[in-house]
Amino acid sequence: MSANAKQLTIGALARETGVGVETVRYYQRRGLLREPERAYGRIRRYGPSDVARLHFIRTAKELGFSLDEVAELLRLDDGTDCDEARALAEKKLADVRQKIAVLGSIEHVLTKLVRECQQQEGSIHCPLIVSLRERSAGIVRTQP
Amino acid sequence: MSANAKQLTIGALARETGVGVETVRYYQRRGLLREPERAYGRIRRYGPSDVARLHFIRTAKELGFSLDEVAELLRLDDGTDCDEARALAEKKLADVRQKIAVLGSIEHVLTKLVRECQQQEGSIHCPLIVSLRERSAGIVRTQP
DNA sequence: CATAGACCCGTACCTTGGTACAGAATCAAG
DNA sequence: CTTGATTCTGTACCAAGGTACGGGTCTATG
Repeated sequence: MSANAKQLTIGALARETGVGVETVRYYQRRGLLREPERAYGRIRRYGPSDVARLHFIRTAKELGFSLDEVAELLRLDDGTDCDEARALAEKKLADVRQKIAVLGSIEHVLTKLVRECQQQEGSIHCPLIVSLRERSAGIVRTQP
Repeated sequence: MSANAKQLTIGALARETGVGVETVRYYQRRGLLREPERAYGRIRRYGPSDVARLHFIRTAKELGFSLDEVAELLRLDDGTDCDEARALAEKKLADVRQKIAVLGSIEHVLTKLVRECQQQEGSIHCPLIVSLRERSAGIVRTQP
């Protein structure tokens, strides 16, 4: 492995980062990845910085950022815009906490329903379905 | 309020259950709601059972069931298929717990990132962006 | 140098969960 | 009976995030 080592093809890049080839091209169309120079021919060659950028995209997506938000983060990446990036992350953190809260009450309700279902073997009315039929199952409602 | 009381129009049904008129019709196309008999003319009239069914759909959706899964649940609704319904709910419960776990580590990472960002005022590299650039930010990876 | 496999580009299509609109019919109120 | 609000049917469209395909080129390998 020399210093200016691997120049990956799109397929190798995709394998390395666990996304599809078409997805890589899609990200290029979306402006999330640069169009790499084509060193030795008409085929795109990718370097370690592209691998890193794709990992960045994957990770940010897992953090719940949309592709547009990822693009925003990437735009902040050139400068010292730590403040802006932090604001974005804080907004996202609030989102994540809200999601956790909602999922927590969902979990609670589902657990209760499953437990009731287990106890009531052979009954005529399934408590799960009866419960769902009621107005609200006790979930934190969020206005859309 | 008499026994065979309100026969709602689609608009009233939609208002009662907090969904759009178009959404009600969409659910009919999807087979989630029956096409009601049209008692007094060419206009659909809905009864309390339709209201209940729409509430069921809304609630199940909030529990994280997709419309296809809701349809499944509704198909189980005629019989004593409590076991099958419970299995569905258990599967969904596992999903929800997985999501909570992932979001929990996401929250952890984001919290850490925001904290670091705050401390490091005026630095050249934003720790948030640097962290995201790394292979994984410590998130529970799930295979797709 | 032949050839299989990877890559290129452009475009079309997919899923999920709806939303929008046009133009006609119907209903409720005055 | 007229008017305005709903409802009707059918079709088209939206966002997000890709996935698939056809037909042509390139490149690596024996």
